[in-house]
This record gives sequence, C-alpha cells and structure tokens, in this order.
Amino acid sequence: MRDRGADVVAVARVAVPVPLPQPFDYLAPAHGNLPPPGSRVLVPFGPRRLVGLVLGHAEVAESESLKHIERVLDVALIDSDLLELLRRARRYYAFAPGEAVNLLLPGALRRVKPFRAGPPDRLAITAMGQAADVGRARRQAEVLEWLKPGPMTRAELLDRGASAAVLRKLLDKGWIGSASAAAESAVEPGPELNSEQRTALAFILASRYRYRTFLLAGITGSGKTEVYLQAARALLRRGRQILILVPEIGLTPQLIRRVEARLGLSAAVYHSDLSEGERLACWQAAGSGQARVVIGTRSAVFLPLRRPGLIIVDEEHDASFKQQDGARYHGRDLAVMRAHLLGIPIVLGSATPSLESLNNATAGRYQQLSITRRAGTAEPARWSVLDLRGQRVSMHPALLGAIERHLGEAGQVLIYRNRRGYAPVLICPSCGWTADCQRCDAHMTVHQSAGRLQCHHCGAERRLPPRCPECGEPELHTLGAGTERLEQQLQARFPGVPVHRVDRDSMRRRDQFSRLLTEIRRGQPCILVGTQMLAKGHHLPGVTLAAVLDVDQALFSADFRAPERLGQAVCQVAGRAGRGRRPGEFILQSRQPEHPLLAELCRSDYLGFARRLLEERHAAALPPAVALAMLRAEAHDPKRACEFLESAARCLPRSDLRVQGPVPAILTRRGGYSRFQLWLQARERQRLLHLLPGWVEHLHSLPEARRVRWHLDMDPTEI
DNA sequence: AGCACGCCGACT
DNA sequence: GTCGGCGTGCTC
Repeated sequence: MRDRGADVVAVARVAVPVPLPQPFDYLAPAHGNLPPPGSRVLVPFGPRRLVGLVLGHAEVAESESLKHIERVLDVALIDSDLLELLRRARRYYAFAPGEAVNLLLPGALRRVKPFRAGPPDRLAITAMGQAADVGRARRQAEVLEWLKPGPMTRAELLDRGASAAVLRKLLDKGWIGSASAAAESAVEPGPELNSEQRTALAFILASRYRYRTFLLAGITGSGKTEVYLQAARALLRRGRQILILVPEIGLTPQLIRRVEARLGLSAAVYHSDLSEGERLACWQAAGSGQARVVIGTRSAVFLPLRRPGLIIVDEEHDASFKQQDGARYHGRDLAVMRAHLLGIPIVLGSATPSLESLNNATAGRYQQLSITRRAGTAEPARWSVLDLRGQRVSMHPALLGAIERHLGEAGQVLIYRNRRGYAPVLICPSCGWTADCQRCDAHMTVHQSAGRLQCHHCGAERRLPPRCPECGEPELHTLGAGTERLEQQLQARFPGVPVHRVDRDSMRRRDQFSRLLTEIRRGQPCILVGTQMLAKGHHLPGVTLAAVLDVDQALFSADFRAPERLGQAVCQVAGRAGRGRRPGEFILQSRQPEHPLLAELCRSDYLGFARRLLEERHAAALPPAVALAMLRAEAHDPKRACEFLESAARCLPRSDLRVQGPVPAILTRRGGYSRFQLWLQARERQRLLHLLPGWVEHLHSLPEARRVRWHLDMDPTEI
C-alpha cells in the first residue's frame, strides 16, 4: 500500500466570481499558512487574477494544476455565522459558489485593484460653510441652503439636482463634510400602545437573545411600525444592533425618517442605488458595530453584524424580497435562517401576510401576533363592489358619483390601476390588426403623450403608426385604459380639480414623488391615479375614497399566485382610505362581482381570504403545501430549450418527486427568447433539497446546457 | 463570465 | 500579406 500522506495536500477551497458550479482549490501562499475560512484572497485564475473568498479547507490529491494563493487580502473577514448562512443558502437555492462572492463582499472589496474610498455618504454643512461667503457660485449656495436644516445623503443631494462637481468643490473648501454616522439626537416620544400592540411587544421582548420568528399581522394603520420600534429600542439599549429589511428603499423614506426620529440615531442605509463607496462604508459600519440600526433591501441580509439583536422584515409578503437573477434567494426566508443561526428574534410584519408565512404560523414554526384594530381613532373603510357588466367605460357612473361626492366634501381620491400607459391595445377596426411586439408574445402599450408604442416586457419602442400598416385604415382604435388615459378622463370629468398621475412614467425622478407626497399631505382635494407605486404603504391622511378599477384579470390568471397578489393589492389600496379623522370608503369594480374569492375578500378580512386561498393550495398540491422548484430554460429556438429540459429531467435521480414539463412559461416568447420550464414538486422539502445541488452541478456538463440560458429557481414567485 | 486560441473574409 | 469576426474551450 502506498503512503497516502505523501500525495495528499491541504488546500483552501476558494469561491471566485465566475458562474461555475464548483469552488477552486488553492495551495497556501508561497510564504505562509492556509488562510482561515472567510478570508479574502487574491488568486491566479487562468490568464487573470481574481479576488476570491475562502469557503473552507480540504485535503486533495497533489496535482500539477494546483496553484498557490497569490496574496491574503483580509484574514477571516467574514465570520463563521455568515459563512454558515451562505452554506445553507447555497444548499437550499443551489447557486454557484461564485455568487457567494457577490453576495458577501461589496463591489469595492471584489476589485483586484485596491478601492480608493469615494466621497463620504452623508454630508453636513460645516461651521465654516455656515459662515461662508459663496459669492457668485449659485449652485454651491443652493447646496449649502439644502444642508442647513440637517445632513443629507449624497444620493439625496444628487437627486435634488446637485452635481458631483459642485459637491467635490464644497468638500475641498471644507464648507461641507461627512456627517458622523453615529450622530445621536433626541428620541421623539411615540404614541401610547393599545392592548394588542402591547401584547405583541411583550411576546417579542420575552424572546430577547433567543431565536423565534414572529409573524406580526396587523391591518393597515394598526401601528405595526410602532411595535417594531419599541422592540428595537429595548435591544438598542442593551447595545445590540437592529437589521431592518424593506422591499424597496425608494418607497420607504418615511420609514427611515420615522426610525431615526423615534430611535434618536441615524440609520445606515444599504441598497443597490448606493455608490460603491457608500456601500462599502455601510458594510464596514455594520460589521464594526458602529451602525446601530441598518435598513436595507434584500441584499442587506448578508451584511456582517457585530452584535445583532433583532431582525425586522417589513412588508414581508412583498415580491421584491425574491431576487430574480443570479442567486435567486428570498431575503425574508434567509433572514429567518440568519436569525436562527444567530439565536435572535425576528419579526415579519405585514397587513397582508404571504401564504407561506401564514402556513408556517399554522404549522407552529412562526408565532402569529395579530393587531386587528386601527391605532388611534381611525375606522376601517366601508367596502362596496360595483358591477361593471354592461358598462362600456372604464369607470362606473356610480364610481364617478362617489368621486364627486368625496371631492365635494373636501376629501382626496385614490384610483388604483395596475397598468401604466394610455391603452394596453392598439387595434385596426377594419382588418383586426393589432400592434404587437416583434420579440414577445404581447401587445404593445400605447403611450399617447409620447406618441409611441412600448412593449412593457422587453422595453422595445416604436412610433405610433398614423394608419394601419396592414390595410391603411387611418382611424386606429385603442382598447382598455391605463393610468395615462384615466388621468385624461378624470381631468376632463372634474375640471378644476388637480389630477396627479403616479407611475414609472410620470415619476421619473425620485424627488418628484416625494415632492408630490408633501403636496398631497397639505390636504387639498385632488385625485390620485396610479400603479403599485401609489398603493404601497404611504400615509395619505387626506384620502377618503380609494378604488381598484380592474380585479378580473387576476381572478382568471394562469399564475396560481395571482389571487394572492390581488388580495394583497386590494387590501393595501383599501388601507389608504380614511386614515385621517374622516371615515373612508373603498370601491372595487368587477365584471365578476359574485366570484367567490371577491366575495370572501369583501365579507371577511384579509386573513379569512388568505385562509381560503391556503385551503385551495393544499387541495391543488401547490406551494406552500408542497415544495416547488423550477428549472427554466430559454433559447431563440424553442426546440433547444425543450431538449435541454428533457435531458435534465432524464438525469434526475429516481425519487418520489413529481416532475412536469417542459411546459411553456406564461409569456412564452419574451425579448426574442422562448421560455420553458420543468416543475419539480415534493411533499417534503427535504426530498428536493437533498437532490438539487448535485443535479444542478451535473446539468452544467450536459452538452445541451451550453446552447441555452438556464437556471434553477427554488420557491419561484413568478411562473 | 472573461479570456485565449483558432481559423476564414475585406482592407492598409 | 494582416486586422478582426466570434465559435469553442478552459479556468484549481
């Protein structure tokens, strides 16, 4: 027998930022030991050099192809808790180790060349700046004025119209400087908690220093945030850090301000719109413990934390917690995993919890805390359904009447329509031609004011044709109404009343929206028409009437999640009405007013509706009753996509999984690609988890895999 | 993903 | 004669 010790060597298993299924092994640096797991290293990789992350150590057969780590950049930069989170996430979502580098290291630390620290993220006016004589420099004077009330982030200043050059000048002169991230201010007293809020708070605080997941289900306006904040305050006092995950940072300036005012410190904010320098600064502040409260989007779940005490996931049902490319993880679910590893409590909050979380609560994995009453004196809105059958208009006469009445009583009106643009279809009345996207199975949307057709799926755009390109008919018709058209119709019907449209087209710049919100909160009667943007969590105390125009599509969608999302949107919109002192009214328009799901939604609260949906999912063996993973493939040639999925299915180990497909995706052709998928369902999640990583790794070696774009999606939210 | 190597068309 | 098109193969 040969001496095994002689041809075996210790290596570091290194994740490098390439989309390959395996980590790469490296020998210790020429002079030194193997760096411990979590170390950041520089390694030679083919003809180039890359920054990688040491995932662990291993013993492998000695080989000519093994190279040495070139340099150890940071020893044990990532702690073992985060590495363990990463291991579990990789096992669960079956993503490549290369993605790990992207998740755990901010961009600045992935560069081979050392990163030069950029300008500070939070800027404040200095004493010198207060006294400065700016002279003719108008732009600089402007910035100084903005900063006089208090510090602002670089992003906010740029948003308002400051240029990078002006900021650099002011920094050079010492008129503005970095505002200390630790600056503390007085704590604003909060409202008195009602009994339900107090009970919820008591449960959360009872599990301090222990893992526990709480599902805080509180109707809109019930004061969930107040419960989070008081829990946060208790842990801050013990020197712990608080991590708050939010769906989209753009929609939460109010939350950030409120957190800062109520906790008396400035929150570190982490999201993808930050500059590389800002991201690095936040990453370091979180890791050093200097940042006491961190508010971030899903990627913040991977931030290092020195002394974590509590994780909060706000609007936990929101789809943006699911990453839709690269490592397709769910920020909420990883947050739960992280809290578990850290041994700290986590609070998932929502007025309209996801069926996944409700199911976990029912199964006893999460503890549900409900708040059923609105905080303060506000009453829930009165609901009614208008039957749109037989109406050839987008707004029922009774809705217009209600709008008139509410405006007359000095109320504000919110109209929700989940479709931007003027009209979803352009059609020729003589030959039936419709304006379709060349690259997608979809109609193009008419954008009247821009005079263009737009595909909302691939972004294609072209001029609005003056006549039918098929038969020359000069008078083309539009079908349906998007926000742009509704704005026009409402303006025509209610002259003299301001009509504000809120969607991606009308609110190009971020500050436009916040300015409008400020304007609206002054309380003058007005009509707001908008998409999602308008429905999500904004406090609009002057709104007394809210309406959802079209709920029918979602009731008959091929996507099994559509009714859940509909219910959530409807409740969010209904929650906008009557949050001030005046009572609210909520109107739903439908051509299926007697549909059982709608009836349920109107009859009971969201939780009753959700319970019914959950029963349906159990009956149909759909998530969360079963675990679902999806293998997706897309190619210009649909045959290639299907061939790949077929051979992928063939090399699946024999098991009791239910495998279906290849089935076409709902919008089969998008952006010139035909998209197909394989459904993998299992009663027990473990069955899937055991086989996915190995299977996915094997798929890389299939010859068909190189001719298609493919990925695996665990717990998919889009089908 | 990059990056090199490789083997065929229009240009200084 | 060479600059450069992007197919395919490899990266410890």
